[in-house]
Amino acid sequence: MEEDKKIFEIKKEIPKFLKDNLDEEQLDAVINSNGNSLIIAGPGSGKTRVITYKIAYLLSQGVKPSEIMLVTFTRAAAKQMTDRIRNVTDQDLTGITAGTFHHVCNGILRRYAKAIGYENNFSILDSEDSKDLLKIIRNEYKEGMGEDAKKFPKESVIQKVISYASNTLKSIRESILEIAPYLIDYENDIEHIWGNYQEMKKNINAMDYDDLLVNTAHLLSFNKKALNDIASKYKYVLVDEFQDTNKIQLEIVQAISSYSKNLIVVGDDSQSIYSFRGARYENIEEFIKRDDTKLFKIQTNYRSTPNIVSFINNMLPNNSVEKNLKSVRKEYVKPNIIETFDDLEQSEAVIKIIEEKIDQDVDLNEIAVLYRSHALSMTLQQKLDSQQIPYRLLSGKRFIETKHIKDVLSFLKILYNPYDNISWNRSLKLFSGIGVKTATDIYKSITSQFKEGINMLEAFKNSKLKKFKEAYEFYKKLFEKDKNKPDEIINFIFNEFYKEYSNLTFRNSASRNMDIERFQDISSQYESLMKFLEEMTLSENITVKSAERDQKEDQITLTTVHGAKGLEWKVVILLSVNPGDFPNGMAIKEKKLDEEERLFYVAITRAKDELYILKQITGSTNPFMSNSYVFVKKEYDFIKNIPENLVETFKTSYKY
DNA sequence: CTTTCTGAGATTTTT
DNA sequence: TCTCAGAAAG
Repeated sequence: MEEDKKIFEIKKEIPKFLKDNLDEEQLDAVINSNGNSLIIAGPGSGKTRVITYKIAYLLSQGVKPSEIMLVTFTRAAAKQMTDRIRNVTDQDLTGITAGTFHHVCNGILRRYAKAIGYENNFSILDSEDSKDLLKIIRNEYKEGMGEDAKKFPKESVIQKVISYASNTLKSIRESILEIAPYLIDYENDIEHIWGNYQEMKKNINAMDYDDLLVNTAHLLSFNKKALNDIASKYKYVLVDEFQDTNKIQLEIVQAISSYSKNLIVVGDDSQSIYSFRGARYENIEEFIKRDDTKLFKIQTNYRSTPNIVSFINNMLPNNSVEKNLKSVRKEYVKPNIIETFDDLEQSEAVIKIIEEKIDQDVDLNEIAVLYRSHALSMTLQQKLDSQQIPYRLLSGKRFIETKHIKDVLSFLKILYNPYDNISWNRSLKLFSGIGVKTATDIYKSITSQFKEGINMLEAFKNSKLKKFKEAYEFYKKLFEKDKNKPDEIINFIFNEFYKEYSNLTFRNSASRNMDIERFQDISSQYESLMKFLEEMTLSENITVKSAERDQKEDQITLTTVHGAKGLEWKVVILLSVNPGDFPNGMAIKEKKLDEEERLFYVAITRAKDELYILKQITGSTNPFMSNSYVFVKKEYDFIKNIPENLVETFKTSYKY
């Protein structure tokens, strides 16, 4: 009763634009969230709307855009929200800070780089760059090992340990014990490589993804002036997708909001799916437990039909904060479970569903196929190709991570940061006759001269590079180019060198060449090399991928469940819900099923009208899983836990 | 000594 | 499709 009264009282004085557009739960969250507030937003409950109107409300109360920080999970989400705020308020939002954690930290670090021992034109290493740098360091280390080198763990294993340590923000030692205990003999070696890696990044004036976060947290905790500048600037800090933040990200926003004391976080604990990247499910739990935290729940589901919502409520992951979603839509059809024989039959069943939807005039853009891992979509991709059903892929290698794009980019990166040994190595090795050894020698000789003040062209002349005529001429011309015209540089790289290399190297050179031309198009929107490179490493795939294909084209979507976060479709088809595939084999092995349950929850909550869940009676399609897990199958079968009355179950006719 | 060629083996999720 | 180690070729 008291709750109702509170809302009623508020309602009298709230601006009309809020009253007209929000339900009571949403309104309460928008108006009353301040101080430390946690808004738990169930799937499809209008979370984006709440954040949008919260900021619109703040602006209507006289808060300036520059006093607001909005941290989102993807760049696209930030853009979507600021566009909507602009529509609602008609305000000029210049000055608002809106972006991912990495964008926000990058902005801060550019200003305070010197304070933590960096130059402010530091480069940012993406995960591929980090791998390359590790490779260089490992090779150097191995050289000094003599006979022992042969027994030394493979590069990929070291890479795994280090990236695990880095992503989960654990120590190297812990990581070795956790993911590769048999490497304990090499513990010191791996730690040594890790130490070199850290040192090398500093030497070449580069930060990786983790450094952006760690260094920002460090800056804010040890540099009183920086903290004061930043924390006094922001009156409100809002964080979206809070369930997927890690420890350091929490530290950062706490520091930034430490003056204003207004930290408003929004998320859904049931949708926390990034623990492999260090996301802490506990961030939400701990936030709730604080004495001064205000808790809001918005749980009306506007997205899905009651049939799907009942199903969702039944599949709430273990350890979730109590939730009961209510649907406001009309009854439609129950979710379908389809049992097929194997992978091939599964693909045929999917094609059949899609063709049926096409007959019913469902827009292809409203259909999505989701899966646990990218490899599970391979058979279906072939089938879709042969049936000529157009699709766009959100999973798989990012455009920016493909070899040809990385190669072209490496030349630009040298121009930006001549000490970037990763890019020197990569680009030099493209020329015939130059391998690891020669590339390293050339890099060392050129940069050491460069450090002594000798200019780049002079340095070329005095190095081994001179022996390789083609490469020498090419780099010489490259260094004479105008650095702030990335598209001209790419055009030069492609036409003078890479086109030929591509045609000789790749079977599918035609499509790769087209990618590079597209890449050149994208680059023409940037007038500085720094901005262009920053955007390329910090922005998620969608920005680049959407340029890759014409979005208006009618096509279905194929993506991993991770890639489907925050999206919705009328028809959702979920592939391979078999123990070993989904839940994933590693998760079963380590008995870490909580996160898999949450992933399943994310998957099924993407559907607006129709949901199809497919499984195969042959079980896991993963060959490494085949025998050892068969006997535990039932225990880990998501489908076994589904109450029969909530779904329709079908079996396709087994033809094999 | 270094690079290039060859065939076998592997594959969670990503800012 | 991509990586890796060993063999063959500069």
